[in-house]
Amino acid sequence: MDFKKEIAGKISQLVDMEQEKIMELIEIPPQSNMGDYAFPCFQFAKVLRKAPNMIAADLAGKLAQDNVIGKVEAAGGYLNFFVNRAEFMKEILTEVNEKGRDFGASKEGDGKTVLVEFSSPNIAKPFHIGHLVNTLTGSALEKIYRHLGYHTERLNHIGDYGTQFGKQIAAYKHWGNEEALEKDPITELLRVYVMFHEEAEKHPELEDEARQLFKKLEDGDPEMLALWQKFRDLSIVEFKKLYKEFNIEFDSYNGESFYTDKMGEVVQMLRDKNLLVESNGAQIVDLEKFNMPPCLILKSDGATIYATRDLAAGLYRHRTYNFDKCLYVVGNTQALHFKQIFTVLKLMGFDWADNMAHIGTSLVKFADRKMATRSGDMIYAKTVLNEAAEKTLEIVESKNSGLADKADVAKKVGMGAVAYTILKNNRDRDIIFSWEDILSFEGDSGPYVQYTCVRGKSVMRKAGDFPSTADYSKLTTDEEFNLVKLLDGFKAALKEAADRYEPFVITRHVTEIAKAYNKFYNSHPIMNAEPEVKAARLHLTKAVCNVIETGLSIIGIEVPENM
RNA sequence: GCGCCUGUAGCUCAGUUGGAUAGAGCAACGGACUUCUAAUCCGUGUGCCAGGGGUUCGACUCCCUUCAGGCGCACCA
Repeated sequence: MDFKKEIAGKISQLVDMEQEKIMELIEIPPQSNMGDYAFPCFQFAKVLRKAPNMIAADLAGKLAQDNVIGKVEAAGGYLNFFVNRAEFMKEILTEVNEKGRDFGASKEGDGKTVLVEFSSPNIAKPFHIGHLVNTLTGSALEKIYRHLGYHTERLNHIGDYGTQFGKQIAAYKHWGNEEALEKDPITELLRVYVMFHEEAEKHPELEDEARQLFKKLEDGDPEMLALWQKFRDLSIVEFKKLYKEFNIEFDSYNGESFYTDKMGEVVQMLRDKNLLVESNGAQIVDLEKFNMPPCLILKSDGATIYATRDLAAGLYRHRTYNFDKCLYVVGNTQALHFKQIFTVLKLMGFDWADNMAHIGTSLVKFADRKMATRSGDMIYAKTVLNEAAEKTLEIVESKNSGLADKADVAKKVGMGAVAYTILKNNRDRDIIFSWEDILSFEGDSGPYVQYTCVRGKSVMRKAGDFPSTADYSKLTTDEEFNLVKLLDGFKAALKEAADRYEPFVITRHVTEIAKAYNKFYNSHPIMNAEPEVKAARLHLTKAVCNVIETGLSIIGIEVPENM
């Protein structure tokens, strides 16, 4: 039963407005003592020629208590509803405990496909904190949509193509060490790549060599191809280790190289539709009437560019998946690029481009300067995770040194702290990197939520086998009621997170649940309560842990058994 | 110069389609462990919601404008 819907239905019998419209108007009062739902009556003032507070009072008099409504009050221009608590507790807790990890799942996504492109690191390059932001955001969005019943495809558009690989191959041929490559591929590849740039300053002929090698690679030279393939494979193995930490998987690793033979068609189509214009020797699509700079399709040397690849990829994805939605989870800095791509696709006559969206992710910066990729002035994801696990281990050591699998717990909690920090705020805001923030373990943090759940699980373990059913009407305190309201709110949070493409909605909601449970936990006994109350509280605990774990798993966080 | 984003408490940030006294965490200070894990809980806030106009019964929220910061503006991705 949906209490909000029921209430809207009752109101619709009294006023000249449809139930759906009323649903939209109903809000949650700022203070819980005002009520559980509120219906603002301001809109009727003009039509009825009556003051809003009079209307509210009038309506309040016509609504009787029943199994949905516990109490109705008129306050100001608001009609405030207090739900029938006993019924509410029973409904929601039964639903959560029946559905388990599927709580919050819906049918809205039935038969629909959502593509989520995210992570997309460059091979042979280290995975830095910026990639991590992007990866966690994309993965969370994908999991949110999956939970809502959509069929999803996780696309990792690997950066595995371009002239840089000519340099990479040249560098490796000159100074590479095979043993080091097998042992720690990215480090070795980066080492020789950096070396190439240093050497190229003294010996410019290296640049020519790199160009030639890239040409050979493009022409399918077996030796070059084998090396490139090797770099690619080893890099992906490395990336997968990182993905595993956050339970992330991909359905496709088709990257830039995959589209090399698919760009000709796009160029031809643009030409056929007379969209291609020459400008300074290059071929562009003019976007002036859209108030945008032109979209470069072919460079003056005739070579393709990333925009060409993204157009080809868009076309390919539409044909292959026939998506209902295609999300590009890529840094905010690329907003213009995607706006151009979508516009060009529309100009080509592809209306499905309207179903594509760029989901810009936060830029990670240092307090005083930009996090630069080229100069190597950046923080690696690996470093962050290692630091997090290390710090966590120290804390575990001091708080719970008797713990069995300390290293594993430290890892889960450390990862939790990192993922939480990254996914707790709006994507529009830049993230100022700070060790203090990312390794935060108190209050608003991953470990706080994990700890809450761990305590709950611990109580359940101590309770052993408890009855499979409980009388939820025994849960009569405000703390318990507020907790259940939040559990119910998880459904709306999922929906909002999906609509806004904002994982932080989940992060914050799960935190609210944890806070409410901690408050309850500290003010009411579970184990020492009367048998019936105890049973009900254990079921409440089970429901809370369930929803917290579901929410956390969406944002890539696991909960250990102990911590 | 043009475009996009941001500006809310000392710090980091929420604030639902405009609505009831603007909320959290951190930091600070004071309290709660013979009791289910104190990574917890409870208490303490004089915020020109960047400034200025406008729309509205009502604006942190919508419109205009100024200021400050970030990002982007074709042969890199």
